[in-house]
Amino acid sequence: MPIDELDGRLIEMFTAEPRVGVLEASRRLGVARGTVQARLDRLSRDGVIAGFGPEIDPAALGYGVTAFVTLQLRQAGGHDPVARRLAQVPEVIEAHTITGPGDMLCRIVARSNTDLQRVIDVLVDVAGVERASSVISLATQIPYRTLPLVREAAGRRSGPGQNDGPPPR
Amino acid sequence: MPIDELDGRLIEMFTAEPRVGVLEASRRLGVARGTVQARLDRLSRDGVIAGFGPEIDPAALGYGVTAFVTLQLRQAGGHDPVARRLAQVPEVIEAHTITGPGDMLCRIVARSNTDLQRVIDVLVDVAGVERASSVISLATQIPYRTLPLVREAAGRRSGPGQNDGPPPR
DNA sequence: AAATCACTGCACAATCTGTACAGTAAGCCG
DNA sequence: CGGCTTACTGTACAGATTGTGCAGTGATTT
Repeated sequence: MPIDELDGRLIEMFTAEPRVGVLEASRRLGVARGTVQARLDRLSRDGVIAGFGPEIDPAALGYGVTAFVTLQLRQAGGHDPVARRLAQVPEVIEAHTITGPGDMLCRIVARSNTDLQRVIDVLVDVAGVERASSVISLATQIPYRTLPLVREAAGRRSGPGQNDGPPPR
Repeated sequence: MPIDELDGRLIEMFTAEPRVGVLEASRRLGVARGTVQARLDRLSRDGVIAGFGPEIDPAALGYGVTAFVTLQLRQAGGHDPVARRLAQVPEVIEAHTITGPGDMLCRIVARSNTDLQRVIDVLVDVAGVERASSVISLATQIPYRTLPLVREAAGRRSGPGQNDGPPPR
């Protein structure tokens, strides 16, 4: 089991209030500062916490339109050359190779629906791309999140208050 | 224009090395500390920087399988009730309503392909869900990123060194 | 010309971080 | 069972950082 309940609470706290420092976190969690530091170090070392970078909102940058594009590639050549070219396009936010009839799934953003057309055209123009079919995100019902997963992995169920008693002796 | 070149460099720096503080950042950028603080405040206030929370890697938590599931919903009832139920499922990392033949696109994770089956079954069991078709992510060719977008929005082209001269007088 | 805005440079108190060390409780192993 | 290792606590101290305020300056706006 990669993380325990204290790790979970730690991650929750830093997610909710990134500004709290190690010291404040230790106070709130009721553990020694060194413990919090050690935990944080371990979580970072193990890759559970990938980083603390700023989360950028593309919409606030003017890229309010999100779409998912499924690409079909020419068989010859493989995925990698295509991926490298896609990586050159700033509007390509993410790309996966996938199972099924499509070969790659990309998440892209654009300034407007008109601009989206331009971006898609760029993708289609990439050498190796045979066909592209895209769906536009109308609304984000569940924004990207990992907290429920963390709670799950930490051994607690999603809903708070379900398992808050002291651990059995 | 939401952000300028200094904002861009600031974001780049904090993305690359989140541990550098305001003071260190001001030194590296060659501006006053107050400037960095003011910029950061503004970027946060404008929503460009949504937060500084820890980035959690689901794979490190044991959820190594990622899939994208397109849901078709029963017409009656709308999306929201479904979204609320999906939100109860920890493995649902993200969900959008979309254009096209499908109604919702979800990103989900699972511990294994077998576990993925379980998660998908949970989704299909959600009231209002008619059908689900899923594709598995085989490899992440481009991990989620926003830096190229930031550079673009900051008025610089993606490739470094292309437009680094002083701005025209 | 007056006002506004963004940035610089400086200062100070309060706080936090990095780091180290000793003591203790708990689990593991031969 | 004794010995060892690991994790956590509590404490300490120097050095660095943050929050905050203020005055001065150049550029832009009204």
